[in-house]
Amino acid sequence: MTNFASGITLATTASLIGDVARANILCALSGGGALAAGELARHAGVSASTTSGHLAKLVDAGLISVLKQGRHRYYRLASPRVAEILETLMGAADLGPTRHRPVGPRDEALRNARSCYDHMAGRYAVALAEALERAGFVHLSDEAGTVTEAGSAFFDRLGLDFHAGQASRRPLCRCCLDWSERRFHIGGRLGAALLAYAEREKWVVRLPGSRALRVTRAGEAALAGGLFECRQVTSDAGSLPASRLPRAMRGRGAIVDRGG
Amino acid sequence: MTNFASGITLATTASLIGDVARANILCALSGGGALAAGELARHAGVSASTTSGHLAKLVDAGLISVLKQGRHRYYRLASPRVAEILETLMGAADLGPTRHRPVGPRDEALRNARSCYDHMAGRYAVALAEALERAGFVHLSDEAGTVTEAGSAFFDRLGLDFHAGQASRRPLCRCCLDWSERRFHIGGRLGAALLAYAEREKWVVRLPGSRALRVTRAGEAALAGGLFECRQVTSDAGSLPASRLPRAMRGRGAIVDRGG
DNA sequence: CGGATGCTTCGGTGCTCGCCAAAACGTTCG
DNA sequence: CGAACGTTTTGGCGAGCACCGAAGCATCCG
Repeated sequence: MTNFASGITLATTASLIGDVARANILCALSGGGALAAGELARHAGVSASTTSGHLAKLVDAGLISVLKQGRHRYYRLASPRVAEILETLMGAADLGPTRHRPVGPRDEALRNARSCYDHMAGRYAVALAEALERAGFVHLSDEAGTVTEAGSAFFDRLGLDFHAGQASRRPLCRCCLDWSERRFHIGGRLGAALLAYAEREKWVVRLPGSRALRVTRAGEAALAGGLFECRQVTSDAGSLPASRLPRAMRGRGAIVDRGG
Repeated sequence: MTNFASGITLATTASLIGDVARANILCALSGGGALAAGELARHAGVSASTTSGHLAKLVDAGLISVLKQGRHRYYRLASPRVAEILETLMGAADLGPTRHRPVGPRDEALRNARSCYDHMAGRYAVALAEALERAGFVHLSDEAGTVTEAGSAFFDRLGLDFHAGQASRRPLCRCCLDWSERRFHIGGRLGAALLAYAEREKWVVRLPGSRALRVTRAGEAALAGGLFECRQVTSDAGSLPASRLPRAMRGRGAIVDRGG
C-alpha cells in the first residue's frame, strides 16, 4: 500500500547484481579495466552465450558500458558510482551475526593492494591515506575528506594532476570505507590521481587478469618516508623509518616485488 | 579463475535484497521504525507465511534484527549501515541510459520529506542542509561533511545533542547523496540529532505507516529564517524571506501542514 | 574468397526459489 | 481452561530464469 515503487526499484537493481555469474563479471570489472566478453566468460565461469546475455542485461541497466573494437567488445564499469555501489555491498558481507569469519584471509593479494575502479584500496591504500593524513596533507576524520593547502601545494609539486575534471560533480577526495581493512582509503579525483601517479612512478604494478596490485620496493620506500621528506611534521621531528610504517605493511602478508 | 569468493559474497548479499517482497520489507523499515511481521506482510504484498520466511533470511544475513514483545515480533534494520546500503542502491536507479524517467514524480510525500533510518532525507532535508551550509555552520562540499566551530556552538545553544555516541565509530556528519533530489543531505550523528530535534520542535511529524514526514508550518518557518536569525552571514546581510528559500520548497509540491 | 575467431541470437531443458494454504506453536484474554 | 490472535513451520505447486549447444552475424587473416 505504501512506497511500492521504491521496493521494485531497489529489487531490480539488486537482483541484477544478485546473480553469481553477473556478480563475478562485475567483480572482474571493478578494478577499472576493460575486458572482452570472452575473458569475462572465463571469470564468470559460464559459457560464452550465457555471458553474452548477462552482459546485455548489465549494459541495459546502465551498470556497464561497451566499446566495440574490431571483432572484440570491451566492457567496463559505466561510472565510478557503480564501483562505489559494489564496494558498499561488499562491505555488507560482515553484517552476518557470528558465523561469518572476518572476511577471511582469502585472496591475500587482493587484501594487500588492489585497484577500485580508478583508485587504490587494500592495506597499501589505507596506509598511504593514513600517512598523508599524518603528514597534514589531507584530513580524513569522520568520513570528511579535504585536502589542506599544504597538501594541495605538495601534490602540485609532485605533478599529481587532481584538478582534471574539477568542473564535474565528482568529489575531490572521497573517503571510502575499505571493505577488507575497515578503515578509510582515498577515492574521488585525488584517489584517481594517486593511482595514476603510483603507476607512473612504478610504486605498484597491475597483476594481469586481476584487480590485485603488486607493491614494488619503490612503492614501499615511498610510503616509508621518501615521499614525505618534505612533510610538515605535526608532533615530533624524529626519524621515521620502518617503525612508523603501519603494522600491516611490515607483516609477513605484505607482498613486495623483489627488485623493480 | 580469479576472485571467486568476492563474486559469491557480492551475489548473496545482493540477491537477498533483489527480491521484490524483501525489498519492500526493507523499504518499509528504512524509515528507521520497528514494524511487526503482520504489518510487513501487508507492505510486502505477500502472505504472512511467505513474509515469515523472508524475515528469517534477512535476520540470518544480519540485515535486520528482531525484538519479540508479547505475541508480536518487531523487526527493524540492524544498523545505519544497512540504511546506507539501501540508499546507495536506490541511487543506482537512474544509471539506466535514457528510458528511465528521473525517478518519477511518484510518491510526492516521500520526495518532500522522509526519514532515512534515523535522519531526514528529501527536499526538506536537502534544503535544511544547504541552509546550514549557507549559514556557515557546516561545510558539505565534495562529500566532506564537517561542523564548523560556529556550528558546534550553535547546535549546543539549541540543545541539539550530537555528541551522543561520540566514542562510537559512527561519523559525526555524513553527507548522503539524496536519491530523490540528487543533492546532499546530512546523516551521521548530526543528522540523527537534527531529526530528533525537528520532531521535538514539531517541525516535522511522522506519517503513520510510511517513512514520509509531514513538514509543519513551524518547520517551514524555521527553515525560512527563524532558525538562522543568529547566523553568520557569509556574503550579504540582506533580508532573506521566501526568496532565499530553495525553489523546491516554494513550489506547489511541498506538502505543508495547515496549522499544526 | 574461404576459414578461423569473437560474439550474439535462438530453442529447449532443468532447477531454484518464491508463493500459498493448512497445520503447529506461543501468547493473551475471557 | 478454551478461544482468538500473531507468527512460524511444513508440504506441494508453479513460474521465472540461468544454463548450454547449435546456428547466425560480424571481423580479421591468408
